[in-house]
Amino acid sequence: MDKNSEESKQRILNTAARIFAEKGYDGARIDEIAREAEVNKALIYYYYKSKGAILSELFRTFFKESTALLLNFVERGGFAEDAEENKRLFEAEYSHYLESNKDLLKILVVESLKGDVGEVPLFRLVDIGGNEQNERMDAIEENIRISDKEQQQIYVTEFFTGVMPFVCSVVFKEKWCKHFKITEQEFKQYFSVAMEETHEQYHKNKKSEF
Amino acid sequence: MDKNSEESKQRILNTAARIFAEKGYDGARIDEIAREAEVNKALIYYYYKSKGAILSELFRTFFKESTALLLNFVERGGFAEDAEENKRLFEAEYSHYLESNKDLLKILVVESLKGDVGEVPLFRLVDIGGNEQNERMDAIEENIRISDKEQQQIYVTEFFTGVMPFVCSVVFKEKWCKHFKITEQEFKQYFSVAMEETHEQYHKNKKSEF
Amino acid sequence: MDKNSEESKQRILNTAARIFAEKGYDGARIDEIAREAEVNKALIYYYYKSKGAILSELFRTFFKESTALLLNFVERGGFAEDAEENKRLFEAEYSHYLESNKDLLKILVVESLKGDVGEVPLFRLVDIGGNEQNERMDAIEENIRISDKEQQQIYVTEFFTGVMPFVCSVVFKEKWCKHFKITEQEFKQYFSVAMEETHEQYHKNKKSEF
Amino acid sequence: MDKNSEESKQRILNTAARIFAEKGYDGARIDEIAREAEVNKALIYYYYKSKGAILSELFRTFFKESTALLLNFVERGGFAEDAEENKRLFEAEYSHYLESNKDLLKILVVESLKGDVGEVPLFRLVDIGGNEQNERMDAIEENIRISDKEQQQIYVTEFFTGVMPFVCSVVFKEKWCKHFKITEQEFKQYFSVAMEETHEQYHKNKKSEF
DNA sequence: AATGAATGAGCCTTCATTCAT
DNA sequence: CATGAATGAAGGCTCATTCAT
Repeated sequence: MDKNSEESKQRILNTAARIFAEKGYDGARIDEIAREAEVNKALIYYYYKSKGAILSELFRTFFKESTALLLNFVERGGFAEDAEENKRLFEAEYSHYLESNKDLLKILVVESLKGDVGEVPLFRLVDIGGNEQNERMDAIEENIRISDKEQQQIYVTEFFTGVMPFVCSVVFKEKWCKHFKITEQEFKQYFSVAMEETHEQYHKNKKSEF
Repeated sequence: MDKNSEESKQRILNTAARIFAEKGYDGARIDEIAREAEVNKALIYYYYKSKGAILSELFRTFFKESTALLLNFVERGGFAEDAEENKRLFEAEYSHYLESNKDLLKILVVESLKGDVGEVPLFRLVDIGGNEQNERMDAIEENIRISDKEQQQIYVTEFFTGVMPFVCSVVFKEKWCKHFKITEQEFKQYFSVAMEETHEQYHKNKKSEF
Repeated sequence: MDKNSEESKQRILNTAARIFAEKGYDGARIDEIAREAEVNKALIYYYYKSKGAILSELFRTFFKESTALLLNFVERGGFAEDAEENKRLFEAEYSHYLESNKDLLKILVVESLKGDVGEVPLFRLVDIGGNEQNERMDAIEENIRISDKEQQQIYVTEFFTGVMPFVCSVVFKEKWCKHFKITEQEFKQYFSVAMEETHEQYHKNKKSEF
Repeated sequence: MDKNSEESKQRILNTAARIFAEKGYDGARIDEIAREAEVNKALIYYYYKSKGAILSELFRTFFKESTALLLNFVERGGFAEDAEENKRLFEAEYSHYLESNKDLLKILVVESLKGDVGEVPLFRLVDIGGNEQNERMDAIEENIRISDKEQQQIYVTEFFTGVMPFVCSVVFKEKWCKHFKITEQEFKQYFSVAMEETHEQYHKNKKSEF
């Protein structure tokens, strides 16, 4: 596979992500992806078995990269009590990663809402890597020594008041700024304050319990 | 229009909402809606000009009812300082309304993420009724005597840490419970705590500022 | 059948004729006919068995009236050598009839061009009444004492250089005037001259042969 | 585009022309065109945007070819006084072209009668090429040094007693022969005589005026 | 005589996918 | 690798016609 072809393949993926995000998986057309990626339609089928396979590939890459980020964090001693700096770094890294993959995030949200998906991909954001058979993940599991009920509560709180607000901020940022006529910079500021006054507060309170 | 026909029309709408929610607007098939609503496919087009018109009708009804709830609240003196009881009532009412319309909510979220929608329907949940030319809305406007910046901040905070978490809880509840193997009752409890410790906290702090 | 219903029936026919003429039989929609005739669609089927039956009824009436005009002419001694005045009168009458039924003429032309019509209704304009089993028509036959070849030639000449130009003038008049920006009055004048210098000339020459 | 595909495209066009002529544009079915052209139905849409686009393409080609014939004639010195031979040649050529495109002619007539066509395609037969921005057409314009009224009269006479009789002869020939039980050869003869005694006579008289 | 509701058949068009080169 | 051509299977929508009252 020469360099040119590898580039075609990537262009297909990128374009597909963009169009899936814009129109939804069902609303997207292979024709349009081909046209915008400037490749022949049949070439898409040369690389990918089907429309669904493109989506799978996008998801696979996304979760592979997400997990890699997380594993990296863990390996650097992520969950240790005194790793504040490391945590902040990870959050910045991870936020940045998601922001630069907002197309994927949009697709993830939409597909997660559909009725027939056995598994809800979005939930992996809260127990990321949980499905991966990976010995390194054991390190994470080790750190969870709390009751099931407590864990469930944490998951709910993190997902619905931490992860989802952030996800929403990413996927709606553009539309919000246009609708309310503010800059993305301003939005970032407002959203930061919003999180500070709600979700972050929760973390602070929790820590002070100890 | 006799009672029977009115019922057909409603059955079409309900079925459409369910299937749009399950498969997404683009993934939904008119044939399936007809089959499940137990009406002839052509009858759907007798009542609604197109697939899109069904969606519009669903949206229109949803926002009409939402607005009605809000107006009702306002008329009962909603925003007065001492109307705590009234506020709680409204929140219960509104929550209940949204929960019993979770199909619509799902559709709303998905359609709001699409690229070409001029207006993002989901945003109406934060300034609901804002578009209505209604003298009764003046009562609401009266109560807004704060700077634009403050208002923007409130909107962002309310939407991303209040409205969206709740919306997500509604549209993901079923999947979440299935995935994490908990009952809806338990979920309700967890989510309630989550909001209490984050968004509600913010409201309390804000009030104590005065 | 009361007066009101009779009027509905007629309004259906008139509207159908207009719309068939505008859009062609296949392009016409029963819905549109009903709407424009201001009757319920089902009422059309109360009066007429099918869409085709409306067309048939229009044709039947048209040919009945055309034939009546001709018979009237014959009875007044139409084909006699010295009945110049009578002939002129008939021509005026007949022209006027066709002109006030230009919708029917249009339909006739279009339907005559279709592939599957066994009989070409337009041809009846040249041997009008020929299909009618009517003893009064014998009078006409009596007057034809010329060879088959001569008769064929006359038919061709009359149809293609007399009837069809006139028919075309009727069905295209409006469009022609609009396209070439002249009044209907002017058009009438031009067409009259055109016929005078071509087809009429042929009649004059023919007569002078004797 | 390989030879095979070019042939498919042409077969679609030819078949469409035939079926449009037989059943009318509205009566024609894409399924039937596909079946008779022996191509997959979707292939039709691969080449032509819509049913209407096929019609447009047919018209475009027809007028392009017609105009080419005329331009050719003009370039050979068509309108010169002494170009009798050239004129006869052109007439033969043009007649032959129309006769071998009688399907198109039928469609032209039928579509010209419809109500909503802004422009009447049939009228282009009388001022063919008039719409083309072509310097070669100036040669034609040069020859028109007569009053507007005279021009209008000529147009009417030519169209209604020259063009339309000929067009009708082409589109009705088959039906006429079948109906009156004569051969096409005989018909040609009769029609030739008919034109000779009417329209041609007018041309002769006109010339002798000078 | 009149009508709102309902329907089966079919039409134009689209789309994911494959073929042949 | 790459591509123009081709295709089967729908999908949205329409339409003449009928039903029930």
